[in-house]
Amino acid sequence: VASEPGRVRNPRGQGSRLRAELVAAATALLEEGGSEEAVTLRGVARRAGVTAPSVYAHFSGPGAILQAVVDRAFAEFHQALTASGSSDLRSLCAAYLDFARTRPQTYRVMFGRHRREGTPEMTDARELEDLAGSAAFGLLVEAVAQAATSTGRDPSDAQLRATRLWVGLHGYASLRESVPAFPWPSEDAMFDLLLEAQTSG
Amino acid sequence: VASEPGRVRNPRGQGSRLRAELVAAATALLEEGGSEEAVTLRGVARRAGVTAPSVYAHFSGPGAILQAVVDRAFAEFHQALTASGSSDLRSLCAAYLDFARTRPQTYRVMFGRHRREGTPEMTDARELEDLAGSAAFGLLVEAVAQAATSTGRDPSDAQLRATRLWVGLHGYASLRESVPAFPWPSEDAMFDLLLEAQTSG
DNA sequence: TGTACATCAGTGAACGCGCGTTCACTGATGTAC
DNA sequence: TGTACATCAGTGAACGCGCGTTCACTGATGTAC
Repeated sequence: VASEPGRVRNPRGQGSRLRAELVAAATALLEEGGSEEAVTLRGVARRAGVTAPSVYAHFSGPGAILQAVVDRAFAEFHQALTASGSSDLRSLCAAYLDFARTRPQTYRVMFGRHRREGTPEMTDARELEDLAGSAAFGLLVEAVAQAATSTGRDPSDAQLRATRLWVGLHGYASLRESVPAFPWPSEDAMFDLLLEAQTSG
Repeated sequence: VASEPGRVRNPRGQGSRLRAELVAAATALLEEGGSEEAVTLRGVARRAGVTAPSVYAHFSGPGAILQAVVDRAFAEFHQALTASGSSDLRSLCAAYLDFARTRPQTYRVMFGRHRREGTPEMTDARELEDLAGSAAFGLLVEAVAQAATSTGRDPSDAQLRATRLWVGLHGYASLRESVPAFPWPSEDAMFDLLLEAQTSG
């Protein structure tokens, strides 16, 4: 297992660059491997062009690598939703489904794993993750409330309506990925369905 | 690895009983292990009180075991939905969420895995599975259509409305399991939300 | 300006483990004569 | 009614593999004097 041709040792103070490379390698393995089982410590090291023990300088084990992948993904997710122009509910939904469609395995791991009670050392990372998830949901609530007020309706139940919208988006995104044979409506048609529910009642 | 105390060798013509025992063992491991990774060929054999090579008399490998678990689960799922009295939309939804709540890992595997293009030998099993999934969805469409006609609305878009209901139910079921820290509405409140969307527009 | 030293970013070999899979086999039970 | 034989439901030992983890190490680079 010689080091990859391309890789050169990081300079003196920049050892932590490897951390980012490992996260990138793990993310690639996750999407290509089709499952989180593809993200093994040895596999990630191999992909990054480094030997297995090097990983321990940055992560306590395979679980911590996947956690870092999820953390970064949540940050990017939030960024993608923000960049979509969060005032427009429809484009916010489009950004949501876009992320889920282009990075299906990452999305699956973000929202499809049960978050177990972490070890003490993981607590910060999980709180960050929860924060990121909450922040993304907050954007949804905000957009729903704004859509309500701009059409002269009561925005006080925005959280509940945003929850309904979220479960619809998530259900569509994940089932479309898992059951592709089903006659799914297009994203646009799905928006019509879900937002029709929002603007009525 | 001595054979489990309880287990006795099946009588002459009844060798295929082991198949059912293996599926039951795999189902138990899936729910207890918290993930499909817990369903290993050796683990299933161990749980069933049998040595590993015995499994090959009934399954071609670990994938085939999990497939059998899913097949049986879909049959039971359809049965549970039927038994709920499929005419009432609300109790149908309750049966759906009941299954997802009491057997979360099984539910996750049923609807959370991408169905890859199977090997030729798996085709029949997958078609059965798809059939079972479609049959369950058919119950939903039927109940939605019936609810529409009984309230004097147009039942022609029942399939689309049933799809919206399905993604909502699935999103709620799977996110509630994955993100338990979220302030989820109760199942009843969720029904109100989802069915309010159904009866309007 | 030169040199000893500490530090840093990794390497390489080794380990034990559980896994999937194979192979030859065993021992009870039914069947043919 | 007894006995040889075929069949069936498994067993037990062995294999190679990739994994996670450990340990002592190496070699380049900056720093102290």
